[in-house]
Amino acid sequence: MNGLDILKQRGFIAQMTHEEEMDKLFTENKVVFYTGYDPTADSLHIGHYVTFMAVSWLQKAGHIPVILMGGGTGMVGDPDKADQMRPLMTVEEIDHNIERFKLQASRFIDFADGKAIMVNNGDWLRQLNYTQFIREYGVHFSVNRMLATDKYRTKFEGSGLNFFELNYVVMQAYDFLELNRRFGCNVQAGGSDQWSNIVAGVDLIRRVDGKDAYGFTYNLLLKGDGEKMGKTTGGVTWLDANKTTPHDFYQYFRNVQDTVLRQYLSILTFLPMEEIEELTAHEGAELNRAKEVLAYEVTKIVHGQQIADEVSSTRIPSHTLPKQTFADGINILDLLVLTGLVPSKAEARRNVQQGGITLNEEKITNPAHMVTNGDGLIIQKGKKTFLKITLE
RNA sequence: GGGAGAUUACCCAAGCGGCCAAAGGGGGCAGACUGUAAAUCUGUUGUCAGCGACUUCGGUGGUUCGAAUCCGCCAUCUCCCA
Repeated sequence: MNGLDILKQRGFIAQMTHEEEMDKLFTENKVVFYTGYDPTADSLHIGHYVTFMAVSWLQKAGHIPVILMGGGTGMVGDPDKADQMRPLMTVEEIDHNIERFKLQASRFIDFADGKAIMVNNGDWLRQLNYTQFIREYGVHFSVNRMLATDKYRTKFEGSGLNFFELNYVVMQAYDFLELNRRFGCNVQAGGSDQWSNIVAGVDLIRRVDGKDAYGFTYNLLLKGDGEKMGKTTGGVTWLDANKTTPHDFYQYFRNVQDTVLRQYLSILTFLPMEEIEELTAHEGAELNRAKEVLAYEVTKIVHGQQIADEVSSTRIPSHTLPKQTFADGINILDLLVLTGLVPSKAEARRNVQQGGITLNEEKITNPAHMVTNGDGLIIQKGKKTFLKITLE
């Protein structure tokens, strides 16, 4: 099996530009391929993680990944939101986010001995000469075709599309050309929303340099209802421990819906497919075992084995408070806010009144309740959120 | 360049001088049921010292006993004409 076959088997791949040629390419060659990351936040999230897993599989198969940081494309922003323009980030923000990304990426991908390459497209995009660029490359882009793509059409027909945004695809296509020239990179991979950008790059390389280039896209992780997962609905699951604690991270995967379990296991873990089949062969409550495995494996990859062991062995994370907090007793509402279990006292009051708060397994419904002994106290909010207080 | 319209809480979206902390939906949180699942039903969803107070309806300055609702200016966006 070549690297590409592994990705196919595990369900990573959504679309491919030239399936037969790519099969041949990955079987016979050491392929240089790339995936780009726009620095839109200061941490990577689960969506990025999927691409890193794919990169990792291909790297293990002997191919060379190029990790492209979007220091240049981030200046423009992919117009993926149909209704509004993405707020522009300052150069400082972009560069700061890139630094954070780099750190996280190096946890998944082996950059030793030239086994992977990291570049920043700001290095070439930010200093392009406008008129020269337009003369050489602008002629190869058909606006008609751009407007035929989903993302541009909805903006064009709806909320409006300006020239600035229209340039995003041009920049990304040029990136591919640049990487092809620099490193002989001839395959681009990206999220399925990147399809049109990838195809544009493949075309550009063929037109300008007359070389073959290919591309494929990754399937997006689904929530149980088939909805796209990630930033849009609910909270984002971040890879940075400061933004999503390892405990929450573990619990997130421990609680996934049955329907996505198989997809998650094959895409988010390195477990052999036979093992995954075995784990998901069960029904009903039996599946909980598979969810534990999923949560443990993913946490191990992202946060390391030691942390995975810690967070998987208890549902109760601890929270340290100074001794004097309880010296004169503390109101239950204040305590809930203090521990960060709820964002405001009003929210705390609601939780108490609705019977959602338990202290050492005793339900508290009086908002005026005073807590005098905090050491070892176990607070439960709702069914799943626990916290153990330790004093210092 | 000229004309018309929009801007509401996490998101979408009603409201068009007092009964508006602001309908409805989504999302979130909690309760019941469950398998730490899904679906369903119920409650809740600005903040603070709980029947009261305070801060919200793009920004700012007015009119009024009283404004999210009227007027002026500014910003951003959309549409139509050139």
